[in-house]
Amino acid sequence: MVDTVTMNPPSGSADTRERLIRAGVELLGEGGGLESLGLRSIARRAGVSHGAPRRHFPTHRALVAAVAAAGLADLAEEVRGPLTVPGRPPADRLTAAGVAYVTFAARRRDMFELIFRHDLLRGAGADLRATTLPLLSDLHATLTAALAPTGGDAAETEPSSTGTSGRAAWGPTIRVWTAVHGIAVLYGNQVFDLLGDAATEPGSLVAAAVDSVVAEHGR
Amino acid sequence: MVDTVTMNPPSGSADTRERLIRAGVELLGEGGGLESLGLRSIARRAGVSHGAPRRHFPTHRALVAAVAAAGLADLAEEVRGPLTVPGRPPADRLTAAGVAYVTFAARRRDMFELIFRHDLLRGAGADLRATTLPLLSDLHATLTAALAPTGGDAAETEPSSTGTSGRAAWGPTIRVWTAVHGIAVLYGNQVFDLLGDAATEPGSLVAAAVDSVVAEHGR
DNA sequence: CCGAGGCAGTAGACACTGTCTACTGCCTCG
DNA sequence: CGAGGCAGTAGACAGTGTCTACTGCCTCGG
Repeated sequence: MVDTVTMNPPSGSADTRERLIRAGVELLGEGGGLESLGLRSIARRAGVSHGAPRRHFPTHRALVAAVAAAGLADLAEEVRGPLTVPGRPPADRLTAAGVAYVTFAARRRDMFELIFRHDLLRGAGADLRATTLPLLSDLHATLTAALAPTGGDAAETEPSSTGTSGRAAWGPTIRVWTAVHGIAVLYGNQVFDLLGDAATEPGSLVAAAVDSVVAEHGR
Repeated sequence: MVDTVTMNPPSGSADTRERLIRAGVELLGEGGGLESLGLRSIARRAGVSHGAPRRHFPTHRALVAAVAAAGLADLAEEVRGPLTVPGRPPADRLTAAGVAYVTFAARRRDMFELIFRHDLLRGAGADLRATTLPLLSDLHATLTAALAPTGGDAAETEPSSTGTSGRAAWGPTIRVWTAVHGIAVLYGNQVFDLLGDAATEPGSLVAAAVDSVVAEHGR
């Protein structure tokens, strides 16, 4: 169906790996649930035979873990945007990033759940650190900026790369992360519905959690 | 429902349903991961043929959902113990209950993850409410007791059954729950390890989260 | 120039899975 | 005592993940 390019036919060469991962992400996004991530399903979606993935991933779980890693990269990117936008006060950036986190969890439920499946996290290892540590570093920097006594953006929030030279206390960072993550999970699962209180908005929850940590540590 | 004669040989009659659920709980507890919850695996463990579960559960997912519901009942029970023990100040009971929640998530990782899989929560419906609403009611009661201006146990924390007549604000309850849940997920997944800071103890995190909510709402 | 070697991809076999469909006992009740 | 219903068994079927040949194609070294 595509006119033959001299060098690369549709079944190019080594981008099959990328196509497989993308196929998995797409299948997960189409609401098929985690059941739709079968090895053969992904292969069919990518337009290759069921034996092809084995050339790039030793096992089915490795492929699924790669899909989860791609989703984690998406999540990190979507959170990092509001977190590092310049010109806004740090507290606002924190809540905006938290809302982005919760929104991701609600919009892409299957992916969010897949990302934090511990059996996949186990084997990820270094890849996970490479994706999350910069994000955590930015979160930490923004949070310390918000905790600065001036309250403004006096200390410019520089990403400062992956170096954790500051060795500052991760406590507030962890508190913010866990609070936002809890909101994301329970809100994404629509658990609040069983309270009959549909008015519980995630934005106010995130803001309350962030403000609480900021107010408590930033005396 | 269990109206049949109580005296039953090992291969009794209608307790096969219970045996299947228990077999699933056991398999999940033996570290086999979610993969070990196959229909045939559970049937073998329960000592019945692979067609037997169909008499009690219309599909494999229904059986897995029943296993998850049993796990949720366990979780609710373990949390309710420290939450409703008399004689201790409400704030202490809250943190103890939170620690029990986090401990459950770390000790029974597979089960904890299974409980909150949204595709299983979807079909649960009323069963879920029946299990969680009393727990939430107790949590709410203990929290309001902790928020009382005296700070003591003047207002005795009576479970007050499922009646949500108070119609009080669920806000603090939700905040505590989400905070503890986030700690449980991230701690259970050993995500804190990638910070290199293994000293992050869940107990202090839970205490900080609970104290924060109590201090903020109980002025 | 050409043959060797490696690699991405295909196709088939194998054990296993979940679901469906007879079919066998056993119990209850009219 | 016979009928009916139900829990449980056993087998068939499509589908799955993994493994093992096997085919093209590309890149080299001589």
